[in-house]
Amino acid sequence: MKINELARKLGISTRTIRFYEQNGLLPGVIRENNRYRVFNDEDVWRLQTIIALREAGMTVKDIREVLESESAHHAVTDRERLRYYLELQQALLAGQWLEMRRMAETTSQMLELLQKEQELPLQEFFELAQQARQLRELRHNWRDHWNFDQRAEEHDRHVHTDHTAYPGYDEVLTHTAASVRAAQGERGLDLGTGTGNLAGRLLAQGANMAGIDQSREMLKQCRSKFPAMDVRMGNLLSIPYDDRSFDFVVSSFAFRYLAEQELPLALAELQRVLKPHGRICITDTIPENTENSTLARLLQDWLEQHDYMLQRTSPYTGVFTLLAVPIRVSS
DNA sequence: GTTCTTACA
DNA sequence: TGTAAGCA
Repeated sequence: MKINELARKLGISTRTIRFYEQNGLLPGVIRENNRYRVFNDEDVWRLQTIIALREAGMTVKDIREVLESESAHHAVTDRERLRYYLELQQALLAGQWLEMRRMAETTSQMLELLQKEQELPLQEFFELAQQARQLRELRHNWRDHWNFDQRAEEHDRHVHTDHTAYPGYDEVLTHTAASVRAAQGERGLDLGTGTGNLAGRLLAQGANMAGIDQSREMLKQCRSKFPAMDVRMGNLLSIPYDDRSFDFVVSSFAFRYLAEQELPLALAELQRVLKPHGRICITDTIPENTENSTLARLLQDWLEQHDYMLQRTSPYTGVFTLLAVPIRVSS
């Protein structure tokens, strides 16, 4: 098949096909004597894959990486690799989606200012822009954390042996799940679910569980342990779920990794995916030393300021569980 | 007439 | 990625 016919069939331009070839997405295209390209079924298949991934918003560079490693491996790993890249893409888009939304909001705020101020509110514009920029930076910088965890296979052993990082692990999780009191069919989200140990307990209570984690290996382990769970790649600053999706959100041993400036953003994200009267249950360590204890306090303050009623318990030495239930405001 | 490469937008 | 030029 020559290039024109192929382009017509796939609904793309010949230029695009040549461009893909030039960028290494179509290796080994055969030439006729007159130097015309001839495409075989394999090429067609690859091109269809490329078009699909482009439609998902993947860059040509990313697609090349997906496809390159593909031919070298077997069918199972191909599937996994594809899945991994698509999940990465999903997480990326979740962040961009939030960014777009924030831009729309900023625009509205600027219009409002313009409406009600006498003079041009240039100073206010500038301040708005500064805030927006900081948010973007925070989200953006997170990307560097991705893929850091190659030790997921040992994770479940690790939580039982490292008593400093995970004091009283099983008891703590059981206590957390008990505090939540999931009702049959409720929809819950576990932030930083790891291998799903907390989510699994809530699953057992009859809840419909979803979870996010940054580590692909964790996701893999979690899926094999709890096939019923909906697990996605993501982080606390851009959660890849729709607004008001969950009756409750839980998290264990995850918030401690947040920097102080990140906490408000993470909580705003949490609140976004939570239903209006949803509850929150966060379990974590409180190191007595300065840094993270302020994090715990900030967490509590934020929740109180946002009309949650708090119940704080300590299921184990050095661990706290915060159950936050919204105070119903009659309107 | 079709495709190719190269250059520019 | 579109468009155009100059070739084979």
